[in-house]
Formats: sequence, C-alpha cells, structure tokens
Amino acid sequence: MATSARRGPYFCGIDAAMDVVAGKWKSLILWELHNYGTRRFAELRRGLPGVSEKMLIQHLREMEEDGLVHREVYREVPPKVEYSLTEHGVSLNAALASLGNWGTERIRRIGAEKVPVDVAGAVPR
Amino acid sequence: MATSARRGPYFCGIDAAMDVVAGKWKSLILWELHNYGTRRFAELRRGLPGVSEKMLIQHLREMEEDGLVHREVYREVPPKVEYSLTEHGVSLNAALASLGNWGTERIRRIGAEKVPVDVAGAVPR
DNA sequence: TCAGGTACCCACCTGAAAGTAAGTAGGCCT
DNA sequence: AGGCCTACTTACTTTCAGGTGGGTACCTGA
Repeated sequence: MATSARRGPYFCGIDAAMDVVAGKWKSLILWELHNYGTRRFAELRRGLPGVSEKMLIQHLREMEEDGLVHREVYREVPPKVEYSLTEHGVSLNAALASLGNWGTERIRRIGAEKVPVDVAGAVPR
Repeated sequence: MATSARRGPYFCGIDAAMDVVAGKWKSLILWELHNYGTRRFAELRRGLPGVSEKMLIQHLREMEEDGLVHREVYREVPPKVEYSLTEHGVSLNAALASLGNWGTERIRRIGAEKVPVDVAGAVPR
C-alpha cells in the first residue's frame, strides 16, 4: 500500500468504502475530526490513546489522498498543522452512522467492554 | 484472532461493527447470502471468484460465532451444509447500505474499475 | 477404475500492516 | 545547559491475515 491512493478494482460499493476506512485508526480519526471540526496533530495523537505517531501520520496522509481530510499547514515555528474533514469526509462519516448504531447495539448485546474515550460533548454512536 | 469471537474492548460502535465485517470476503458473503437467502458452501465459493476454501470456511465460522450467519448441516452423503443470515446478519446488511451507497459514489467519482460479479437478480449497491 | 463432486481440516509460507525506536530543527522554559 | 515542545521522517522488527497445496471420507457417473 505504502502511500499510494487505493483505487480498486472493487467488487461493490461496500468494498470501495471499506478500502478507505480500513486501517486501525481511520474511523476514529474521522470521528475525532467530526467532533472537533479541526484538530492539530498532537491533539489527535492525544485523543486516540495508543496510536503511534507513524500510524497517525500514515493514516492522515492516506485520508488526505483519498480526499477525506484537509491538511492546513501554518508556516510558523513551532510548526502548526490543522486537520479537518472535507465534504467527502463528512459524508462518509454520515454514511457510517447506521453502522455505528448497529455496532453500539452489538456491544450492548454481547456485553463487550468499551474503551472510554472522553471526547468532550461527543455523542456516542 | 484464529477462530475465537472478537469481543472488544471497543472504542465505539463503528469499531465493534468493523471488527465483525473486517475480513476480505465478509461483506461479500453477507451480500451473497442476502441475495440468495440460503446458499451451500460450494455455491458461495463459486459466487465469490477468487476466494480460497480456507478463507471462506474461516470467515463463515467467525460470522457464525458472531451470530451473523446460521449454519444448517444435513447429515447426508455427500455432505450438505446450508448457510443463511440470522436476524443480526440481516440488520448488519441493512446498516451497510448507506456505506455501500457512499462507496458506489466514490467509485464513480474516482472512476475506479469495478469487478463484475454477476449475482443473478442482484441490485448493485 | 478412476476422475469428480460434497464439505471440510491441516501445515507451511508470504507480504503487508502495524509496532518500536531513533533522528531532525528551531524555539521556549527553567 | 538541558529538557521539552512542535510535526514529522526513517529504518528496523514483529505480527498476522490471507494464500498455497496437500489430505480426509464417502458417493456418483463415465
């Protein structure tokens, strides 16, 4: 995979969507950016407990290539970079909502443990 | 992972749902079973071009453990096993619909290639 | 008689995803 | 003077999903 954009061929729409959200942290990044609107690199890192810098960067770059995430660089010292969702990122997040509901229901059903991620003002899904 | 049921801990609902659909062929299996209602092992294998027997079995077993798929064994010779979706499998499939639409839109947008899988009477999503 | 169908199980191998740990460059705080 | 902050990059290692190719037991049709 490296850094090149994933581009099929796909069996179906699910396949194409999964290709873009596949990655240990991508749906969480989407969720985090959705909740905060815009986040700096270090904020995201702190918001996703357990993510490594390498994986966070890699996922963000891929999501940028896939047109889900916008990356705004401020040429300052110390460096400042802000990430936010693009229109496509927002719509993908919306499309994930029903899946999130299903998953929440499953967690309740099987009584799985849930990692508490305190996202201020976030509505659990 | 092996064959044990995945059971978190999860960050959120998306996480829990992804855990269950993660796997190269799972969403296709869901789709296939949804279209045909009930399918035998060899029918599924032929319906998913490229899948190996090992992966198909492995995925079916995991989906059975996760309560998505029902496995009906007919003690005959030659052996006959029928797979179908459970209530949870059906609802998961429904929850995947909006994601499928998003993916289809993405395929159109980036002009990705689509592997033609001819599922008789199937509505592409 | 022997290939081909049924639904699997098993051991081994590979490639890609993810983890680990280090380095970079300039500024701020103590 | 030394450590921490920013946002990364690079190299090396580990892990594991998935692929490959074999075997099982029984029956059917050529």
